[in-house]
Amino acid sequence: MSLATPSDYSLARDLCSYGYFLLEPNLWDPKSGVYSTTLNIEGLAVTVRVRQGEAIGAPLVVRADCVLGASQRRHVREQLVRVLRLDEHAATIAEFHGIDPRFASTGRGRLMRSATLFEDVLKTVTSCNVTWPSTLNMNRRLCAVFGTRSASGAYSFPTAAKLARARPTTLRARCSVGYRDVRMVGLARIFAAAERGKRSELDLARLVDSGTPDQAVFDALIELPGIGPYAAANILQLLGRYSRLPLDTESIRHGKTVLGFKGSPAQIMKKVNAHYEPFGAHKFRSYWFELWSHYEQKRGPSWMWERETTGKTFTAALLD
DNA sequence: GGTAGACCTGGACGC
DNA sequence: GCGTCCAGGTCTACC
Repeated sequence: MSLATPSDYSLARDLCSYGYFLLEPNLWDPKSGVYSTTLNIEGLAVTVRVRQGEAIGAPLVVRADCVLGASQRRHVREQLVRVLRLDEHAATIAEFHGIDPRFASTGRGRLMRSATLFEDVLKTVTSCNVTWPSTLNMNRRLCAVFGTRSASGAYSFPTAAKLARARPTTLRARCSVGYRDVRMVGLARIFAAAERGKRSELDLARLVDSGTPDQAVFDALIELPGIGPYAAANILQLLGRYSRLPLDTESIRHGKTVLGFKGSPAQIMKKVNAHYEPFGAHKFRSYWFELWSHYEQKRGPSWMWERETTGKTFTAALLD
């Protein structure tokens, strides 16, 4: 199938814009410029290969590894639109560049995310209190153990319903998630209940409703098991809300080495937060693409990173 | 409201 | 090859 893109869209740039593009089930091949992933489509695992022609704004060509019906094709389309941020129009990105012109020349503005909100939440939990290689490992194991296998042998990310039935001890033993086991199964149960439309601690419709204030979404997220201030702010940006910063040790490193701030870690965090305040609703984009530019100075353009080589090397200490 | 300590895994390092 | 140390957010208990 063919997917229309915004007029300023670049698959290589806009996919390779956030670390999750290095996590399974995602795979970007720098040599061929093909993005592949395995989606869960109504219980069927479908591996898709996505490529774009040479021109910016050219449509995407999507090939699946099996024959799909009309409803399945619609779901593939919806999930790819979410992952690739095809719903963020050129005008929105131009608005960001009006506020922060530093990224107008590269066109940076879109942030890649996962096929579902549940996957974004779980990926965020796998990135808390671990170094990046462990995050890579947890996502690989989660897909291999609890994902669904496609015709071409790849695995999708587990659904909330599947993980909700898992034993925490199995997650710990087979996916190396450590003490996150109970929290992850707890999250899966909450999401599975919400997806079934049952009474749940989580109102999914309210989370994705653009009319809901950021503070209300943050308050709802922070009530979830395993979700603290950092994770909630990160999920907020994955929901397309850029007014808050997920502050972590990377923020402190960036504050010290790039922005030249001095003081205790807590003081530096406050300074970093205040530094990006002028960017308002686009605060996170300015922060993130500044950080991302720093990574690219150290490691080369992100669309040249490979999951199994460059992708494994990201730790704060190595980026100082 | 602020903070100390426990929670796990995997990599680095010393022996 | 083994033991020790360290990085990394969240959560609970306590002041």
